[in-house]
Amino acid sequence: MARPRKHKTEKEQINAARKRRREWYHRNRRMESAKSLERYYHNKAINHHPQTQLRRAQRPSPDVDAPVHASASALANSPLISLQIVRLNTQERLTSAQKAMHTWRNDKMKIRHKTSNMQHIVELWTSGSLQAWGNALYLNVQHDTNAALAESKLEPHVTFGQHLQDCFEDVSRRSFQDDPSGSLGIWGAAQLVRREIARAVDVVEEFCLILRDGGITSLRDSYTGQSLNFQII
DNA sequence: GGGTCCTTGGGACATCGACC
DNA sequence: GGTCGATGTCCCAAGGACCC
Repeated sequence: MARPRKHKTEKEQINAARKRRREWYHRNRRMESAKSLERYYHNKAINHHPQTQLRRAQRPSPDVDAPVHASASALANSPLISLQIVRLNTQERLTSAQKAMHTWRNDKMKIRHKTSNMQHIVELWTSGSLQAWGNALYLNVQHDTNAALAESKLEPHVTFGQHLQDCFEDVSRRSFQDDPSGSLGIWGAAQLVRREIARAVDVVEEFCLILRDGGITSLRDSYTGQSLNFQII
C-alpha cells in the first residue's frame, strides 16, 4: 500500500493543482511577468500578431529548449550549464530588450508608465537578476583565448545600457518634479530603475576593464575569487 | 478599439515523502 | 527499495485589465 490520498475527488485534485500554481506564480511574480513579456515580444517579432502555438504533446529535451527559455534561477543555480546555452541566452535577451526598446517613446506618457516600461525592458535584458545575468555574461566569454574578442562580445551590452541611461535620464529627472516628497512612489520607482541600469552597465564595463588590464586570466581570477560584485549598491 | 502587460490554468516532468 | 500521491517547477496559451 502506498501513501493515502489527501485529495479524494478529482475536483479536489484539480483545485489543489490550481492553488499550487497560483502560489508558485505569486512567489515568482516578477520573473514570470518578465518572461511573459519576453514571450509577447518574441511572438510579435516572429509574426506581427501574437502567434497561437500548438501545445506541446511532450516536453522536449532540455538541450533543445534551454537556449531560448533558460530561466534566471536555472542560470544561477546550474554550474554545469553549457557555454552554448549561456551564449544564446544572453544574446537573445539583449535582442529581445533591444526590440522592446523600439516601443519606447519619448512622448507625454505618464512618468509612472514610462518607469514601468523601462523596468520591463531592463528585466528582459538582465533576466531580472543581475547575479544570474553577470554569471551568464562571464560564462559566455570565459573560454575565449582572445581578450579583444571577449570584449567585442560585451560591447553591445555596454552600448545598449548607455542608450537606456540616456533615454531614462529625463524620466528620472521628471519623476522628482511629479513626486518631490516621494510619497507617491513615483520618484522611488524611477530611481530604482535608474540604479539597475547603471549597475548593469557597471558590471559589463568592469568586465571590459579587467579584460583590458589582464586579459581572460585576470577576469577568471576575479570571478573565481568572487571579487566581482553583481549586486545593486 | 487596439496594443500592452499580467494572471490564470492546463500539461508535463522532477522530486519528495508516506507507506508497505 | 518500490509504489504512488503530493508538491514544486516550468512552458505555454488564453483571456482579462489597463491605458492610450
